[in-house]
Amino acid sequence: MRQLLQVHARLITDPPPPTVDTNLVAVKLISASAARANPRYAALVFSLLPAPNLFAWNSLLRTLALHHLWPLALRYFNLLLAARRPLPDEFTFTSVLKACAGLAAVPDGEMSHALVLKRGLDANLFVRNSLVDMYFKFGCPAVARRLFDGMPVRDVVSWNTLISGYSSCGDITAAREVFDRMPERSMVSWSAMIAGHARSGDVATARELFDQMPERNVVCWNAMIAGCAQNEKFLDSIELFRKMLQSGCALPNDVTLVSVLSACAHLGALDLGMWIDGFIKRRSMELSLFLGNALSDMYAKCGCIGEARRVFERMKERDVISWSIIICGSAMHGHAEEAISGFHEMLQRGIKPNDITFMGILSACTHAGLVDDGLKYFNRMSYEFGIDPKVEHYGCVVDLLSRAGRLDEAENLINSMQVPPNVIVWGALLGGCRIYGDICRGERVVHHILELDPGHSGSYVYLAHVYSSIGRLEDAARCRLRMREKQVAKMPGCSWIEVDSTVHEFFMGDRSHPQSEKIYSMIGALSLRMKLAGYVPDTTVVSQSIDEEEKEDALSMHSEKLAVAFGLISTKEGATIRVVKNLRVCNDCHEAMKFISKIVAREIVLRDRSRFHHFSEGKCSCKDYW
DNA sequence: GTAGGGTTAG
Repeated sequence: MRQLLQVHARLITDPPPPTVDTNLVAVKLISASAARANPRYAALVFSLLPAPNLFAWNSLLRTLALHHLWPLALRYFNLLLAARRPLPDEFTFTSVLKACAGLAAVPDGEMSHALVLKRGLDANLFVRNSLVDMYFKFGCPAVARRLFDGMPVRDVVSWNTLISGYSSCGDITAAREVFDRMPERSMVSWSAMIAGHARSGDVATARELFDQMPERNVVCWNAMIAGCAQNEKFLDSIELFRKMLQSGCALPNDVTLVSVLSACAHLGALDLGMWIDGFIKRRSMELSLFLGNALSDMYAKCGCIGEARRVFERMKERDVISWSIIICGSAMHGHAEEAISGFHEMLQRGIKPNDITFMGILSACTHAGLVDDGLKYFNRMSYEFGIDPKVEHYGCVVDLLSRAGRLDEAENLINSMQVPPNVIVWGALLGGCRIYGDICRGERVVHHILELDPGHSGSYVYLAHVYSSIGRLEDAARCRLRMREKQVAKMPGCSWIEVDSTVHEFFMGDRSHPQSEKIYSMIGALSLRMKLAGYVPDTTVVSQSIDEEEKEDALSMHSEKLAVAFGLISTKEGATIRVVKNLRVCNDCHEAMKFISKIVAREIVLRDRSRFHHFSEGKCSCKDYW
C-alpha cells in the first residue's frame, strides 16, 4: 500500500512526460489496488487519467464489479457510453453484466444485452456465460435456459452457471439433473451442488455429495460448514470445522470462520469462539465487516456483551448489522439503556436502522418494562423511518403491553394490525391473560389461536389449567383429551453446555449422555439441598394427569437442569456455568436456578430463546421479569 | 474475464 501511495504522490507532483503511457501505469495501479482490496483507490487513480483507453476502463470496471461496488460500476459504464469512445468490448461487458446481475438491475441488463447483440459480442463464451448467469439472477430461469441451449460451444463454467442458477431459483431438481448429466465436473460443480442441496434444506444429501468428493478445497468445506449452520445443525458444523483443521489440506479463511462463529453463537460455545478470535489475531487476519460482525455477535450471544462492544470498536467499517448486533445484544442482556443509546448513536452516524434493529429496540423495552418508550419507537418506526412493522414487531409490542397489564390496548392493537396476526402475537396476549387472571379474554384468545393452529399445545394447557382452577373439571378433562387426540407435538426442549471446548447437548428427560448416572444423582442431591433451603417446586406447567411426585420428577428432567448438573460435575469449583436453551425457561427452572446458584456458590448464565439470565447468590439479573 | 462458500432478527 505504501508503494502505491508513493507512486500516486509522484503522479500528482511530477506528471510523467507525454512519452510515458499513463494508461499503462494506471492499469497497473488499478489492478494492484484490486489485489489489495482497495477499489476506491482504483477509482481515484482512474479519475486522474486525461484520456483513459479501453484497457483503463476495463480494469476499473472489473475491479469495481469484483468488489461488489455494482452501482459505481454501472455509473462508470454509463459515463463510458456517454463519452462514445472507446467502444466497449467483450471484457467490458463481462464486468457490466456481473454488476447488473448483482443489483438485479433488469433495465440496465436488458439494455446491455441489446448492445452485446448489436455489436456481435455474444459469440464470446465469457459474455454468453455472464448473460446466462444474469438472467438467473433476474429470476428468469426460462430465458437463461434458452440462451444456454442456443450456445454453439459450452465449457464447464456454462454448466456450473446452470447448477448455481437453478439452485438459487429454488429449483433443486433441475440443478441436480444438470449436475448428473454434465460432461465433466470441476470442484465448483460439487460446491455449487452441495450448497444447493443445503439451501433447499437437505443437509443429508449435501453431506452425501461432500463425502463422495474426489478432492476438496476451502470453498467445498465452507459450503458444507455453512450448509450445516444454516440448517441449525450447529454441532455438525463445528465437527466439520475440526475435521477441516485436522485434515490440513484446506486452511480456513474468513468465510469459514464466519459460519463457525455463527454456530458458536447459537450454541453458546464461548471457548471455541475465543479460540477463533485468537486464530484471527495469530494470523493477523483483517477484521472485515463480515468477520467482525460474526465475532461481535458470537461474544454477545455467549454472554460477553462487553467483549462484543470491544470487537465492535476495533472494526474499521460498521454497517446496520454491526449496530443491530450491539443493540440486540444489549437487549438480550437486559441493558435497555445501552440498547437505546446505541440506537441514537447509530442515527447520529447516519446509519439507517432496519426492521431487525427495531426488533432489538422493542425487545429491549419489553425486557426492561419500558412500555411507553417501546410504544414511542414502534410509532417512529413507520412514521419516521418508513419501515412497515412485521408480525414480529407486533408480537413484541403486544408482549410489552400484555406484561404491563394493558390488555385492552394489546387486544385493540391486534385487531388493528395491517398483517394477519399469528400464533405468537395471540400467544403474547394469552401470556398477559394468564398473569392478570383475565379468564374471559383468555378463552377468547385461545379460540383465535386454535383457529390458526389446531395443534397449539400451549392453548390446551392454558385452557385446561383455567378450567380446573375454576372448578370446571369436565371441561379441563375434555381439553386434555383433545390435546391427546390431536397428538399435539411440542418442540423438544434442548440445552447446550460447552466443557473443555466440547459442546454437550441435552434434551428434556435425556439419559443418553455417557455420564447420565452421575448427572441424575447430582440432580437428586441438589433437589434435597434446595428443599432444605426453602425451594418449592412449581408444578403448574406440567400436565395434570400425573400425581404430585411424578410431576416433580418430570420438572427435574428439563434440559437446562441436566446441562447445569453436568456443568457442576465437570467444571472446577467456583467456575461460571454457561448454558444455552432453545426455548424459554419455565418458571420452575428459573426459580430452581436461583437456589442452585446460591447453594453451590456459582454464577449460572442461562440464555433462553429471548434473553440472558445471570443467576448469582439466589438472584437473577432479569429481576424475575421476562 | 465467466461459475461455487458468509454476519443480525424470526
